[in-house]
Amino acid sequence: MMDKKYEALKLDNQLCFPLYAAAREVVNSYHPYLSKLDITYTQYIALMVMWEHEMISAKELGDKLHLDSGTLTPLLKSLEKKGYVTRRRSEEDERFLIVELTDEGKNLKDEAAEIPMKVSGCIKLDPKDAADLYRILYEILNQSK
Amino acid sequence: MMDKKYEALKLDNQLCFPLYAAAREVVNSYHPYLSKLDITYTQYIALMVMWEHEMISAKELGDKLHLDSGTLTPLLKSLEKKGYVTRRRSEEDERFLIVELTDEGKNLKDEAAEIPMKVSGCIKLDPKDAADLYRILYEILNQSK
DNA sequence: CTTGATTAGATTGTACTCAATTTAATTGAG
DNA sequence: CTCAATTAAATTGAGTACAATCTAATCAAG
Repeated sequence: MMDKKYEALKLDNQLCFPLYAAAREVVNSYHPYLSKLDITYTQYIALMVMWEHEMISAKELGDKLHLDSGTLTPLLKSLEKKGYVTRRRSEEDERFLIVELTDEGKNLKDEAAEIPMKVSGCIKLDPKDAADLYRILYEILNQSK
Repeated sequence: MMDKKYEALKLDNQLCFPLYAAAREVVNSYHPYLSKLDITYTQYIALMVMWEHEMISAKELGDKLHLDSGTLTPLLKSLEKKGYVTRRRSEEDERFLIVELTDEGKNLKDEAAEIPMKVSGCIKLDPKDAADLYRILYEILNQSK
């Protein structure tokens, strides 16, 4: 009865699966708060970067979010349509798309300010576990680039 | 200069963002191996459940994978088209869809057996960190159900 | 037995994710 | 200078995800 060969193929023995499932659960826990602002989670993290920068190239935004133009192009067009950002080409190098927050986009920051607290109220983690999780996740992220 | 209010809105201070980004990176690291078998990651974890069960209802499969019928219906049709599973209604309760592995689906298990090892070779984690990560992720998953 | 509630799955619509390709701008080796 | 290589975005296509709605089967209270 030698099936050691298949042990690693069991869902419960995988590290990737709980990572994948937990990420979806946690992202989903933002939904009630984000839908009030009529934005999705991906739009929210893009705005989060913008609230720190106000002006950024699509390239740099993609680097920070680990997303490519296939995801960002429609997402930024959507944020533009909602009136939160403007899109224009850089004058120095026309390959670059410059994304800039509008006043409306800046104002959204206030409405979003309470979201992290509200969400962290949904997911109760021991502070030590939260710190470990943070560190390990960034270890993974730093390896794959 | 009181902007403590916005501290939690910084990408670097979020726990959700690295979780979301790392999950995508790790899922993606399966791609080279899965594309050889012509399956996606979601199809792979569905098959992983099937390799442990051979016959299961779509409902139970969805519970295990944390996926609903909107995702599973097209996915199972696709696996059926590839010849790895069959789909039929339960005779006892026709609301249930019974998914069953075909011989071809069972054979795929052998080809997939090396994947976990190959992928874990890509992501080097301290064993203690891997164990902690596993435990913390399941803590999150168990909270949100 | 009957009908209202519940349940499983399918469907629809929106949005994301990523591989692969295309287009246009810039760079750099010779 | 010039043209081949590189780079940033956009586009295309396949496959998720998930909310919301719909259909059909089963259950359960009266």
